[in-house]
Amino acid sequence: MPPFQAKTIVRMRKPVKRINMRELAANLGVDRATISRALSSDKAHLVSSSTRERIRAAATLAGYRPDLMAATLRRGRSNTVGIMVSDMMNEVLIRVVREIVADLNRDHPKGPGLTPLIAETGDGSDGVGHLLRTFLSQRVDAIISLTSTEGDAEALEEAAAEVPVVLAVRGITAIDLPSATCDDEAGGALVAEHFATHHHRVICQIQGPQTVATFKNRAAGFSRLCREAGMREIPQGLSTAAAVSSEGRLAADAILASSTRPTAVFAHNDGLALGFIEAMRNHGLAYPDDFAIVGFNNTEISRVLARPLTTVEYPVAQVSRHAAALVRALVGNRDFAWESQVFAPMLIDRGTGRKC
Amino acid sequence: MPPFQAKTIVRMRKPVKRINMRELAANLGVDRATISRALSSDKAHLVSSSTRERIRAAATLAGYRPDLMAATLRRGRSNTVGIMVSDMMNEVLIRVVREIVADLNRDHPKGPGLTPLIAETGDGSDGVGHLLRTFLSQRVDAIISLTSTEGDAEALEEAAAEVPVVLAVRGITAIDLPSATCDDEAGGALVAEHFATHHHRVICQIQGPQTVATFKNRAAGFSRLCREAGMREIPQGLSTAAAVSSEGRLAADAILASSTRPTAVFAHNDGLALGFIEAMRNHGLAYPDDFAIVGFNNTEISRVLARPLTTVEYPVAQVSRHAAALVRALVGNRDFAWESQVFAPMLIDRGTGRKC
DNA sequence: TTGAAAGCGCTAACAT
DNA sequence: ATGTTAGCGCTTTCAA
Repeated sequence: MPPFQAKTIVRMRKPVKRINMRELAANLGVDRATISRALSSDKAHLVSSSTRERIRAAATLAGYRPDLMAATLRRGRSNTVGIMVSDMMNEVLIRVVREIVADLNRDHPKGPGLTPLIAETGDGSDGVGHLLRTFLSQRVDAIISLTSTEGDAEALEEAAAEVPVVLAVRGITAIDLPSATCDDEAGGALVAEHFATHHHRVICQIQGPQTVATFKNRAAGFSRLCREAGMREIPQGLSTAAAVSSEGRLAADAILASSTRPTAVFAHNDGLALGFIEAMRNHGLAYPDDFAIVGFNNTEISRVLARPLTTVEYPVAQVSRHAAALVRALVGNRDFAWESQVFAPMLIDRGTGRKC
Repeated sequence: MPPFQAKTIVRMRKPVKRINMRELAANLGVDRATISRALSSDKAHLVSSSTRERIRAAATLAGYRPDLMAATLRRGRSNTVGIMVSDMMNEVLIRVVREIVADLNRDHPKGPGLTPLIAETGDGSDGVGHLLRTFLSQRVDAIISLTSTEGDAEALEEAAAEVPVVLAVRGITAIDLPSATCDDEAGGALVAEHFATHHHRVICQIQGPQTVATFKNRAAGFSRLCREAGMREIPQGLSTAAAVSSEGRLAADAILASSTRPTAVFAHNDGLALGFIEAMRNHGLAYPDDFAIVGFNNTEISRVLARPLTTVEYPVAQVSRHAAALVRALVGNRDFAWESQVFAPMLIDRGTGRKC
């Protein structure tokens, strides 16, 4: 009996050299224009179905890949969209980016898919300006900016003179740009209302930096409903430098040291809430029995805690969908009569805001 | 006294229409070639310093931004690098991406800055292949792939025939590509050694999916050192479906139910560790007194816990630097004699692996 | 030191 | 239904 024969894997090697349209056309004895039409989605019908199939098959076989740079240069359109995100570690931002990317990639009835170019704003002095310039040099057809600040207004306005610029997650007041954002004021109110429903009378909030509109709005909404519901809000002395857990811990220490203790605490995001919880534990206290606590964003941490946290779900899907829709519409027609939209967040009740 | 006069902000508006090199040249009465040279970094010395400055000033004033598509088409080089990441929610991956981006952006002695294009592999069937094709169509000069799996080998090989492809964080065995990875075997051993040093005799590990090389290696290294140090490793019955906290909880339940209990537990990442900790709490147990526990990755969660976790720091900086260096070298010279490197992780002792 | 001319790979207008 | 032609904006010879 012969030994087993080694199975030789013959791999179909694509030609190592890149082939261009001219060569492909020569191989097939047709004109470059015919190739271009046959491979396009909108002009394919101009080519007889037999040659179209022949061309497509040959293109695949030859590993032909159109040069998008050349196509962009000729068309004056790249079918790309620049997505500018301030912090790739932020769960909400990444979720929004993901959904926008998925939406843009899809071929939509009105227009082909758009290729997203994702980039993070550097910490550098002119991070936003630099990134915008890079995007424009790359000839993006539109730009989506996540969590822009008022300081970016000028740079954004400049960019908006050239291509549509859409704001997501956070809008800015200095210029009127199409945007898809969250109603943070309503979010804050939602939490206060939840506390009121569960008969809390003395409550407080751990605020994120009040220089950020998001947190300012959450604070305002919360305080407004406090007043309306006749609850007493203990002012939280310190303004946190950043919305992270260590700051939540500091805030907790202040709250625990104060003479009048609230029965419920609203943390402007889950990170702050976590810090508060950690500090409570250090004091031998547990939630929601000693303090009711509600966070914001429904991040992973809020879900994986031993006692999952009542929190507020950011309207990721709606914000993403509207941002993508705005971009599509504006890329298709720069004079599109756009409308900014503000979406409502939703309270996710996991029970930690209930007990007194 | 007259009323305060409203301060009129006259904003210098950049020309609304994009200006191109031909127009700029006409305005200045010089040839396009001179503009091109004056604005380049490597050929600027060919232009007299007076005209060079005149051109640069005029370009800035006019808001001239070169069309990179046209430049790429002509040069045959885009100075862009495609970065492919499997999961943008993964903290380690994002940190690596960030550092690579920062490195590539910098103008290096050997060559100009490279613009990174970041994209996430879709969940779709052919996510990797599709993304690679998009990158190649965008004429990237190189591709960096984070956490590729063996299943991607063919697609990567195909891409590598056209441009340099560098693997980061996770290598693959099927093809020999330049890579920058972490020595996970050593990482696992590091933890076991730590346990041995602190006189644990019976230990166990909560493994990530063993289909993933990373976790397989961590497991192997841990087990090897266990044997060498004469410790007894309790086999953990279940193989986790994913390296997330819920799986860590399941594993904990199994461990707590078993007759022989280990005194120390190694979780293959911080998420699994968190799940274990949560489950322990549910049983009224605390770490490190009831169980010593060590995680992996030094993610935010390991740091913000009330009792910060002993964990293993991933060599993010080294992996990133080497990946970027490989790309630079290979973009400069495709025949560069590259060397893959494996970097050692480091144990961060926060005390939770000590107590018996 | 600067200018003239060619051409990267593609697509769109026009012609057949 | 297909071919012909021109040109997108830039860089790079080559020539002056």
